[in-house]
Amino acid sequence: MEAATNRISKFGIQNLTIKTLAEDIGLSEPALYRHFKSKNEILLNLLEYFQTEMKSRIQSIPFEPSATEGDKLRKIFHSQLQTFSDKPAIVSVIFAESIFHYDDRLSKKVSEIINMMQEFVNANVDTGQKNGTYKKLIGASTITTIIVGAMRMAVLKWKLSGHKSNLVKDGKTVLNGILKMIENK
Amino acid sequence: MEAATNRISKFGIQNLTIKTLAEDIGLSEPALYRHFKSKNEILLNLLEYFQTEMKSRIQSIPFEPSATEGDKLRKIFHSQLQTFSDKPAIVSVIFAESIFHYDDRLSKKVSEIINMMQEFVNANVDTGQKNGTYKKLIGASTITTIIVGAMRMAVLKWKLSGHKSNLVKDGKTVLNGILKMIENK
DNA sequence: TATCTTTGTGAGTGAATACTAACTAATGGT
DNA sequence: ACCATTAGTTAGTATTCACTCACAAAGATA
Repeated sequence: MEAATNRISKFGIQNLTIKTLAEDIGLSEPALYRHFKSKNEILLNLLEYFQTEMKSRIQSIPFEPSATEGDKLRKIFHSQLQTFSDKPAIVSVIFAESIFHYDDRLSKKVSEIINMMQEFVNANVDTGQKNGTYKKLIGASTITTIIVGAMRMAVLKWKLSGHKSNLVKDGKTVLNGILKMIENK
Repeated sequence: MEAATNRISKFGIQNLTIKTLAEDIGLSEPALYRHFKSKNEILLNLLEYFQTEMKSRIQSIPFEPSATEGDKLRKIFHSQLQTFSDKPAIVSVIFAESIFHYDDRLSKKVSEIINMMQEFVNANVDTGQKNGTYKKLIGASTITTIIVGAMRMAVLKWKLSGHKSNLVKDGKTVLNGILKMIENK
């Protein structure tokens, strides 16, 4: 999983082949097939590896007792963007719906990961609206779409800049913009 | 261009090969090479074809004299989402940065198209903020990122639903949500 | 009619790439 | 020490795909 991550981070997902992966690990191609029954199986494992990492990382973020829902959201996305910045492979794989379109299990897994992220945000927005820190002008699910969409857009811009722009900083600006509009103060 | 569009709409971009395309047109493979020097050349032409269509369609949308900036934005996105809904191929190609990553000219063209859309939105937000129909709480470029990102998210959800959900309706809900937050009334 | 240009074809090449067959070396339990 | 299981190797196969070669028909022009 780590070799695959590094290969993708450096040369893109198109360059992850059984051959390059085996070389990176220092094994022959058939050796990989002792452990995975197909390349898709490897990709599926990789997605699960990222999903598990993301879930446990986000769930173990410590919040101060005084933290508002907005503060929590800021912390969650800060951690998320910092991780993307460090390991661009995650983005290459998670944002690759168009590549995985041909395989049912892979595209379902990608949807699952996107949904997971959405649920974190949706729960946050819901709580915030209920305890009065967020405005109730718009439904929680719409706000969730806006937040997740805007953050993905920030990531896309970073990708298109060739990872040159500052993802953490730009993402923060966007999130703060949204929070400025929905937070009661 | 039309054959390619239909092929992609029906079977996805992975299924657009010189062979399938030649078959659809009713020509042999070498015949295609009389007109395009490579497959990437075809894809580049396709992107340009979509770009031209988008630009002229958006620029010729009629606005009532009484239309606010919000009304204009609603009309622009309505037209855009309706077009995507009718020809899913456009989305497959324009949202395929991850696939075109390997080719400089293709990925530049995709960036160009995304930038074009952003400029339409940015100009709208800018005007709206200057003439007081939009709030000035957040910078125009941040609002633009939020709007374009949220709309792309709506499109992504539609794609992941297998084009089953109602893109025009769901996109409208999201846009109205954002406008509710930024419009002065 | 003669000839040049454009547009087409059948048959094939070369490279990439996922995957396999047949065999071998290492490991660990009894 | 024996042997079953696990993990590895070399040398392939099969397929897909973009692209090319040598040649032919059709169209335009003189």
